[in-house]
Amino acid sequence: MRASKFLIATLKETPTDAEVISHQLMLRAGMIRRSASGLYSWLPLGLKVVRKVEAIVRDEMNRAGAQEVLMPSVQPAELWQESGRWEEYGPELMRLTDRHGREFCLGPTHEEVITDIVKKELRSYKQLPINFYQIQTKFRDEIRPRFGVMRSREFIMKDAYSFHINEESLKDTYQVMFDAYVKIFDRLGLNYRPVIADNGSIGGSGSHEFHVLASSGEDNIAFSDQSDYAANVESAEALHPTQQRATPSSSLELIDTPNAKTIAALVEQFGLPIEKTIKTLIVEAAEGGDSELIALIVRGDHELNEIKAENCSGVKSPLTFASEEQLVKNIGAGAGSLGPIDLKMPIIIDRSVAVMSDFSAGANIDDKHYLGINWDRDVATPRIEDLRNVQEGDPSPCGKGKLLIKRGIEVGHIFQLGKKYSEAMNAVVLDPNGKAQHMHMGCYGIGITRAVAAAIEQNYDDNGIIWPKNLAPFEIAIVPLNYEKSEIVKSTADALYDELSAAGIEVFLDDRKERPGVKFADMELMGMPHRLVISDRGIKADTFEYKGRTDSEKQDVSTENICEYLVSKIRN
RNA sequence: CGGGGCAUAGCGCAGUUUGGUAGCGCAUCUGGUUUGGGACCAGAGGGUCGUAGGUUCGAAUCCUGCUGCCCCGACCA
Repeated sequence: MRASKFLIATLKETPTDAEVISHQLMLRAGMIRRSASGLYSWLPLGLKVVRKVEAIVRDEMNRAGAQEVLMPSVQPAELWQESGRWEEYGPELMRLTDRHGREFCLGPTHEEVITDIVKKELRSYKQLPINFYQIQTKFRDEIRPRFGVMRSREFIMKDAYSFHINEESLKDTYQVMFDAYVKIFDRLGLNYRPVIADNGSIGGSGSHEFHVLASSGEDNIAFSDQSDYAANVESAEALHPTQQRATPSSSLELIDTPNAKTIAALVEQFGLPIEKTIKTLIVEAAEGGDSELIALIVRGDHELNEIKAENCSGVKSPLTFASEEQLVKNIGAGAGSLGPIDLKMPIIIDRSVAVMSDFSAGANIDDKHYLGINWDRDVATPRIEDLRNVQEGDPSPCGKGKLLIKRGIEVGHIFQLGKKYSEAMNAVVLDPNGKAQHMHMGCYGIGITRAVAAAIEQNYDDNGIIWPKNLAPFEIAIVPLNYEKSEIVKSTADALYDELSAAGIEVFLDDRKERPGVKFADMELMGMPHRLVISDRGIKADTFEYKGRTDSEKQDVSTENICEYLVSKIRN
């Protein structure tokens, strides 16, 4: 491709409304432009990268035995009513009406459509297992689109759906998809982790997310430093502490703490170790219990995990914190002076709280705390559950190593759906006994456009994008200097361009009438992995100047066998 | 949906407090000089100041409604 025939839409200044680095660089490099909130157009440079990702995904899906289909992005309401999601899905489902008054939606996902197809086309267990995928535009009417293409309303997704006669077959294909995803993200050149995702109804290993590690990610991922274990912090188990509860060594003491409403203040004013304090959080109890409220206790330096708390029996879902009025009415003290002693309501303590001794807590009297509290001596040990978020340094739930916590961007998700849709939509095949059986289903998604942004989030420098090898829109940029005036530079550059192109290299020839600095800056911003400068000066000395995008130094290389030299640089 | 902010040339912004008919940098176009890291000189084009109404002799500026966008939170996964 010649620069003179390609839209180079680079921006010198960073648009003010772009917050994350990938959004800024995609705008600056001329990959995308915003059309409306959460809606983006892909310019030629950006689309080239999208196509690279698609090609890798398509190749690995085909190798894994999936068949490509293409379903409509506009879907009839009837299918969604059949599955029950027309009501369930909420305002994120963009609904529309056609000229005849019939209702439709923009597809945020395609379980309904594929299930409808499969139930009409498949009759026998002999046709299973089968796996269909598509690469297609999705629409989700996000409340707050942000971070450019990372959380947009319209986006390109690869989604696959597999169908099975039984759970074993589903698990087999799930593993095949897991392996395919590993190959895909390896080929994309991303630093990623498969992460165990919460999957209440099916449990265990029924769902994995694939996260690209980047500080701008919206999810916290906990993973072991010594094994492959990785899980969303929300769903990572905090293990029982291994140490035993120490025997009490101090006596119970009631003290005045007029200015200590928070753990931090208490620790500061009384010189207490934060691991010897506890936080008492009062939430509403589930309906039908004996008590209006219920107390949840975690260690002072720990955070309550709201999902875990909500899943405890007796706790109202969704989790609702008690108001100040409720506290005063039921306890007689406000938040900031609460604790387990003389607390007249059910109490659940976190596992790590159960092994504490000689600790401090509010006295349930305003401006007073107890020091030296011990379970069983001063108050009976309450019910014990896993209530907290795991922290960095905690032992890994897998039993090996300690947990590290990093931010992740979810770029893939695989899921064992089971029979949810096949039962709702009555998708059956005949089994070997001639009996109709609902099919088991799996679904497997990859955010194509999000993967492009994620790749930039982890590969850039001050000068712009640094594309992973397999994603770069072009493999090499030839930058001739004084191309429009110097006959020898022009003919040399053109000849090399033809030769490399003939060798199957995707080469970008910057034949613009621009000053060298402009060309260098643009090629770096756009992330060209290799750069060859052709100049009069170099030709005189029989050299070209080569620089890899991440090389610190440029180097002069002989003009002799330059094509072979570059091909080997590019291919390695 | 709650809170905050913004809207002036393609992009980034000033001008709004104190009303007088719009400006700067970059970009674009023309001519010239330059030519190894985002050049220089001279000239030119480009704006219903988001939109609708109001106040006023006069509104980018003051008032009101509306729309769009951004940030924080909630929601969603």
